[in-house]
Amino acid sequence: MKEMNKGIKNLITKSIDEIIVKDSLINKLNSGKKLVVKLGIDPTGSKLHLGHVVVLKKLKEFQDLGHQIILIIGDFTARIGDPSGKNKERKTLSSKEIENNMKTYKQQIEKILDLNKTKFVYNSQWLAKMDLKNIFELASKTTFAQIFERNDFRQRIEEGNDISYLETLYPLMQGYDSVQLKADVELGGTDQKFNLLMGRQIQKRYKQKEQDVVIVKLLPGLDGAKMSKSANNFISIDEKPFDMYSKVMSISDNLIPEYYELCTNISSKDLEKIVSKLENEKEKVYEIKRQLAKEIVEIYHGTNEAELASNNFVKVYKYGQYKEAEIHIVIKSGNYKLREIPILSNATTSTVQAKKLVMQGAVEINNKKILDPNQKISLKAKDIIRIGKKRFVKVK
RNA sequence: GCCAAGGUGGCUGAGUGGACAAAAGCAUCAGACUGUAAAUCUGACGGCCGGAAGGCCUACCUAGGUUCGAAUCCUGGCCUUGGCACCA
Repeated sequence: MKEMNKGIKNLITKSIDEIIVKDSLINKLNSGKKLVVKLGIDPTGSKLHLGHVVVLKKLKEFQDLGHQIILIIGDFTARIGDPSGKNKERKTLSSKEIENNMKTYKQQIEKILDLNKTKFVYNSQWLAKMDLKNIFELASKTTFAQIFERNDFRQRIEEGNDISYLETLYPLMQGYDSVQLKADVELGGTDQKFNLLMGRQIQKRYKQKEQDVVIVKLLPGLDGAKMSKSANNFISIDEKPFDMYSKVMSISDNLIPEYYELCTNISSKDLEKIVSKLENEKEKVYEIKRQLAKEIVEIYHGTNEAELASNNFVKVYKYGQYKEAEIHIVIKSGNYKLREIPILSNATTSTVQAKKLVMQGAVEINNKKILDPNQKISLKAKDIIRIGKKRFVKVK
């Protein structure tokens, strides 16, 4: 085999779960042809978190090698919505909402991709024009059995949940997008594997060359479970430096290698070193984790901010000192009963809970724990209150 | 459409007339120990009053009813699941 370009090697190994078909992709990459690389995105306007970034960074690598990135916006499906799966509540979006969402989306991905070299395409462009005849044609390109082989469908059937007919059409539409773009490569997370492969099949049936599929690993959430908004176990990319740093520090130790691989620019060689260190020199774990946190913050906020976050982290958690940056909320100076403090600080909404928090020793004022919920205190400007481990309140 | 089963706190799930603000587990929050990790231990976990003992209010899909008393029994409604029937 030919000597492989370093960029290409990185592209096909780092953060990769699977590439289908690998050799085909390598050939394409070596052919010198400008490839059309596709990623589908939902225009629901959610904040991007580090999990999204994994695939975006992979796109960036393609971009740096001179290939054409196309982000395909699923506005058509978003406008139609889907009544099924009530627990999921997929609500329909107006085109105006979609426009706004895309604006915030672009602001976020600007941190990763070069927008001047990135194309945005709305799939309503062709999907909205399809008539029944086209839809039948598309639907004839796959079989019932294939669609229902899909894991999450099968699971939902087994669990007795309902699946709307429309949902079964989504993979087809996604595949058809690839046809329209004549995509050479499509990216996605492991959860997208089925849809990505469907794209290949549909392209083939439409007499096109099949796209290769690059499946990146899924970044686990802070607690090791699946990253999701509802579990609140993610790090969004516009997180403040200190918060970002702290969140990384709170991941389980065994997630360190994955976070290193998926969230930083580390080389595979260095990654190996870190893995072996983690295994053989347990006393270095803390150090390694702090390095990881710093590297991640650096990507989004620069070296200075990362350094600062790192220092503040020690100050706050080791020595109990506070900085402006860590203050979550400000309350007015004056006289209070201690039990009022947790409520004013948004730690809870219930007076009973607030009282209990105090009695359990969760409230510290200027580093002094006070346990009596009925004790009167007078707060002066610049007093610092800490509630639990993570909540800091300043008095103004 | 018919028949059957079922709907309980953030989730899973027990409870089938009073001892139920509702077992247990998970999740969450707080404390101890630590490295804001993991593991472990302790406590809290509907709201409100109270230092506490205790009390009050609102709650087991929904609207009524029976009863001294209902998450539990009855009736209507809504929803879910399974089976049957239907399927040009």
